[in-house]
Amino acid sequence: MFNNRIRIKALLAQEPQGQEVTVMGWVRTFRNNQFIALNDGSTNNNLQVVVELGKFDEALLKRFTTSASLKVTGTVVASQGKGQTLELKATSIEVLGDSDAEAYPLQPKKHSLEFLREKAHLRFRTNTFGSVFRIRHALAFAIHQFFNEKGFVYMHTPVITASDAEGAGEMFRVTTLPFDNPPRNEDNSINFKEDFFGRSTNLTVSGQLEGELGATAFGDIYTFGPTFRAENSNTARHLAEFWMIEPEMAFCDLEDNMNLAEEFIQYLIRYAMEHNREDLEFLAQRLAEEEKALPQDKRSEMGLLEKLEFVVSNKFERLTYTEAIEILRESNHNKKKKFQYPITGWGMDLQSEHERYLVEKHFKKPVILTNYPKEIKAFYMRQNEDGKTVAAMDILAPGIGEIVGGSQREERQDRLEARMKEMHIPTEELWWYLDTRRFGTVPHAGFGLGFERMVQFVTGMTNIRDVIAFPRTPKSAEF
RNA sequence: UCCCCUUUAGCUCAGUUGGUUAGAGCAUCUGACUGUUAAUCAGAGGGUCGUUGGUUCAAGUCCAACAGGGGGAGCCA
Repeated sequence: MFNNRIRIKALLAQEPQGQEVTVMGWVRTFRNNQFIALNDGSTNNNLQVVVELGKFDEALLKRFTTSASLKVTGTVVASQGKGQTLELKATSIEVLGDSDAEAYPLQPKKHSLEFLREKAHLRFRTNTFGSVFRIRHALAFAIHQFFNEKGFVYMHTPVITASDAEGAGEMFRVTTLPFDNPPRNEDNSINFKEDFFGRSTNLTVSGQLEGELGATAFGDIYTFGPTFRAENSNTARHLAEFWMIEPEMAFCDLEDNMNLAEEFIQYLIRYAMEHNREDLEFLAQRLAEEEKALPQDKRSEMGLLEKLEFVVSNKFERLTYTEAIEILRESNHNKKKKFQYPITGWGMDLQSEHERYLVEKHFKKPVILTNYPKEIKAFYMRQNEDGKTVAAMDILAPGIGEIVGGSQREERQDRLEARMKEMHIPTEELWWYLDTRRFGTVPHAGFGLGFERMVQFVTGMTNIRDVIAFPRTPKSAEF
């Protein structure tokens, strides 16, 4: 057996009593021809391996370059140095893989996030990305734990879909037809009957419609999978491929929906605070140092840990779209004409500057906005009795904006079909969706949470490309 | 897709009103030192100044187009 190693995180938690252990990892630095800082990805903390003078061949020492991989066996002793409590006095060191220091792109020094983005295949070996991706893992795990504890069924909705009627965004086409000479109909349009699925297909933009089918059988379901949008979005909070969590609950109204979303977000943050304390502390410090370079008015009022603590211990602010418009209209910010888009009145779509004002200036906490005008929302949202609004809710988070979008669904078949016709949604194509309303329809609701935006919020990373391993954005799909 | 900023050594940057051989710190390499903590000290190598075109006696520096990167907006999660 090759792997008899102990992980460095576990080793660092032990008492040094001269025990013999084997560790494997990558060299971060080699100081003074005597001290190897070894990292194995289990924690940002390195193990100090002591190479006693004269005990090892000079030629071997030359191979302890940055990111060379080592297998080290030795005895665990209390450290004489100041930076660590224990260290490993090496008795044998094997170089598993050499690393040419002149060619290896990551140097033992600070690198910009932009540079590391171009080295996305190696950036996990840095402290920042080590912390970010360990937290990403923890959050993914916590999502399943949360819903499992609540009795939800994890549902795998299809990645390839035939419906293009959801209206959530531009889609990526999936086809096996030859693009230089596709089969044509008589009117010269492309004949998708000859395509692989016998029809036009796309990558999914949302699992919601299928999720509703699950909810109206299991009661409560959630999806957690990749989602694709072919929008030409070039921002720090959009990806062409991202992961989304979409719970869908039968026997549930808008308020139940909001309660679940709020509890869910707080659960995830609390989970990371309990299980990833070290990584969060590292990222908090990184963020604090980064903000020192910013002018006073651009710095956050709270540190990362303070912010997370605040969000888990305070209720989210809930208000209706109508109330939000009133607050914005009466704000000094609006009266002094400081909004690029002035508040023209009820019915307008809120711009991100308006959302940011509500969240970051007015309430200074996450905000749940409800009951938007039906004109600016999707066809499946439940129409309110006022005839003007729908039972929608968006959760806005400081720093990243919309993190959750959800609604109570329109369960009344006549109302739903009428709305679909108004919005030119083809009812024939969605016959299977409408069947849920024909056969035992129930009040139900759900929401979508952008996983990467959640990871951004917890880690404090300002660019979404730094919280997914291999970001897919317009004109960019390296690796 | 639109607006703004940016591109000089492996990385982060400086480079004056256009003017001789384009600099620094870190990294790398060589040597010294040996309980170091981003070790330290000494020395060395390393550049098609994003690309193309233009203005000029002369362009890293001025102008244009294109490309890459960043910030903001729209679309949204």
